Amino acid sequence: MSSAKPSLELLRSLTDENVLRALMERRRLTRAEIAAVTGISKPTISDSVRRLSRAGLLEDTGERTTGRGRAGSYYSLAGNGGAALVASITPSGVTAEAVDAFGDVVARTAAELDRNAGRDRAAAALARAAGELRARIRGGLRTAVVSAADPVDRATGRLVHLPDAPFLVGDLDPVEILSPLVDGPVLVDNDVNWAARAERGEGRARGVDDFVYLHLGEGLGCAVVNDAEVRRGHHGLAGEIAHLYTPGPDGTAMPFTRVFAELGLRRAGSTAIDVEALRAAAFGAGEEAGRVRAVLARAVCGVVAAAVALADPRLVVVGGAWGAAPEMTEAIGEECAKAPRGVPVVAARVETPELVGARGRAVEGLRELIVAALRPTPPTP
Amino acid sequence: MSSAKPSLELLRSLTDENVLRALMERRRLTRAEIAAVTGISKPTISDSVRRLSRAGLLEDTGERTTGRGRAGSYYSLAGNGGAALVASITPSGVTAEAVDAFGDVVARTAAELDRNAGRDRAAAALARAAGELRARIRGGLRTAVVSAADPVDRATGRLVHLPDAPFLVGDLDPVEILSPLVDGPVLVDNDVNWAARAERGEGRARGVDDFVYLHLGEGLGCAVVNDAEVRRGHHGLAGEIAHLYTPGPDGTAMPFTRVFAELGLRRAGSTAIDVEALRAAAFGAGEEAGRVRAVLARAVCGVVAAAVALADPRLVVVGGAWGAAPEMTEAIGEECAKAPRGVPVVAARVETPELVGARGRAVEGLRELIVAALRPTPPTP
DNA sequence: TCCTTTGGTTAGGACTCCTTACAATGGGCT
DNA sequence: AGCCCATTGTAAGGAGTCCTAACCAAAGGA
Repeated sequence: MSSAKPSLELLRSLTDENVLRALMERRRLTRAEIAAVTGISKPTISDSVRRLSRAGLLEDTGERTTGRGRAGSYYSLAGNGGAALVASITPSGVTAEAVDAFGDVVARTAAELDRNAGRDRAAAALARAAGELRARIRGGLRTAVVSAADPVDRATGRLVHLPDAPFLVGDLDPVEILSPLVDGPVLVDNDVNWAARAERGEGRARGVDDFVYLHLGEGLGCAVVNDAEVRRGHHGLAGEIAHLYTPGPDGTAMPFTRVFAELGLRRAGSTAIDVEALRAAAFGAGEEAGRVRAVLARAVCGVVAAAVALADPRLVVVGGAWGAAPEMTEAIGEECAKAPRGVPVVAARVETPELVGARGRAVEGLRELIVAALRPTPPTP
Repeated sequence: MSSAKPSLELLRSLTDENVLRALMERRRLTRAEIAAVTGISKPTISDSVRRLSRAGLLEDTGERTTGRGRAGSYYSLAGNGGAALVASITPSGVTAEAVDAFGDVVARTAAELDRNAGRDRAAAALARAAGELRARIRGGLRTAVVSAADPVDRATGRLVHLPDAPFLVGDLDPVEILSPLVDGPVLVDNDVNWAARAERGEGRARGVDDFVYLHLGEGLGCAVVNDAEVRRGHHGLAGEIAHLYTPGPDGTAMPFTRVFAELGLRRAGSTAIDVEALRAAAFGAGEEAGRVRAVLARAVCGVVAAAVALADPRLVVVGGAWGAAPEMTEAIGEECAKAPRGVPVVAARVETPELVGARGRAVEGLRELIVAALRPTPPTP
């Protein structure tokens, strides 16, 4: 399993892969520099660059080095290598970007939606945005990564409605919508999971292999990062914590989401949390606000206790409209410190984390696609 | 990261790796058979076998093929390749085996312990068992995998005592004990995690990538399998569910372990569950037994709800002295089916699952060590 | 102008894998 | 017994990849 069949073709593709990866990291390099960076000899690099240029994957940028010694010519990834689509779908709008293999955002578009516009409007906005970017990008869209503000079925990429949880965007199938506009794979996951990835990459959990990201906003969500990856579970619903049992206002065990119903903090006729009402009820200095805050903190810590028990995180990052507020994070942190197995609680830091996280995955996917084109294909039987 | 530096040496090592892996799978093969199995040409295989034989990794078994055509000579992994130690430590004794790269148990020893013998006796028994096996195995012990009936610190391999949880074996450091007797790495994990691995390999969760294994015996434990691997968490304490909040007998939220205290089902002066008392109280046909059983089922399902929320398993496998009893598994299954996100519950099936699981990992580790010896080593700077 | 420094190529060799052909050898069949 | 043939293993030759060493090319500085 772990060892490919050896062949000279494999060896050559490995050399080419080294060259491409070096240029993904460093944008532009001369052949001598590539040789230095990769540790491969100069003649071999020259061969590889010739091959890749002829194949259209690399191009001579025309620029030349300055300084002592002979001027060398810079090479770079070809400009027609296409881009990856990154899209974020929330009830209030669709944001879409195209990122290239360097990780640069090369195009962007957005469409606002009425909060209650519903599924069809969101679908249309997504299709329009993707179409626009596709037309603007030389080389087209080679893969897509989508963030959606609802749970996502891992097998199909469709948004799913869970009982007792708000269904913000609605029954949408991003894969169906994007497949005609994107050449390669379309990956869909919910915003909380992408946000966790962002916090691991450049936020409060930078480089932490095991942590939990709690999203406390209109919806309640959680991402579990274990061994350096967001773990999605069988259906892709890992982290959907609405039905997790936790202590309610009077101490009885109840599903997490019901705590908010008991406190009257849900929006009318909905299972979504009324964030304004919650802030008003829990964030003041008064005695009553303190009581509500304590009840919320205890309920959240019930969830954290479950996460500690099952996932053993090194820390808990809290995000979301009310969870990341200093008052709340502090209250949660104090309450969690009392638990038999305490765990640090910090507020999330990254802006538009779902976009940052999805973008990171998109760049990875695009690079992988570019490199995969080289690999020897076993003769199809 | 993902692509090694290409060289002819790498190519050769890949060929040798293919040969070794083929012989690990099929025990003995002629050179022609290796060529057929790996898809590599006969002359190349002959070269590789010559190299590996000279290096002492392979040996001509002396046997020959029979049948039509010229008789070929069989080759096999060399007998001095050593073995991996597999050890299981429980309060009632130590079991140790040596397994070779084929996965065969080539030696075994065991020592019974008094239930309250304590740490020092367990340490001595482990050292003695490892020493004995080491002496009996040509090539020695090249790695060790240990199962312990207590939580294990992932970074150090030491057994740790958690609050409100029984500490069955006691403060033991298997790495310290075994390092002098084992040439390579020593890996320690708790029995529940190894049991889950066994259920995935050959039990009720065969081939399932995402599931949860619940151990309900004297202690309470859980293993989380996500994306085909047991996930241990930052400290290695993922699955230590004693403090998970769940509904108690009267409906109040309380730590899982306290449910048993409330029901009077703990052993006197201990946090361990009195399995005999539990069976007596919950497994009869009477009305009272039914009531206790229902309370237990509801508490367990609170834990399952947390696992469903955070890990999204495809199924739950229940093991342990009372959990795997048909009465209990059935009650749990019925209760869990009522939850908003139901999940199938089945009883564990594998015998001595902690040994089976640890053995699987040991064979993998030993094979990896054998193969790793071939790989080109980057020139140390 | 010449020297130094750096980029890139040429030449030759070592090595690995493959295909093709062939030698070796044991069983089955007449 | 002797022939056929299926099968194993080796030999020869060739293609391809990488490397080292040496060399040519060109730009900046003394």
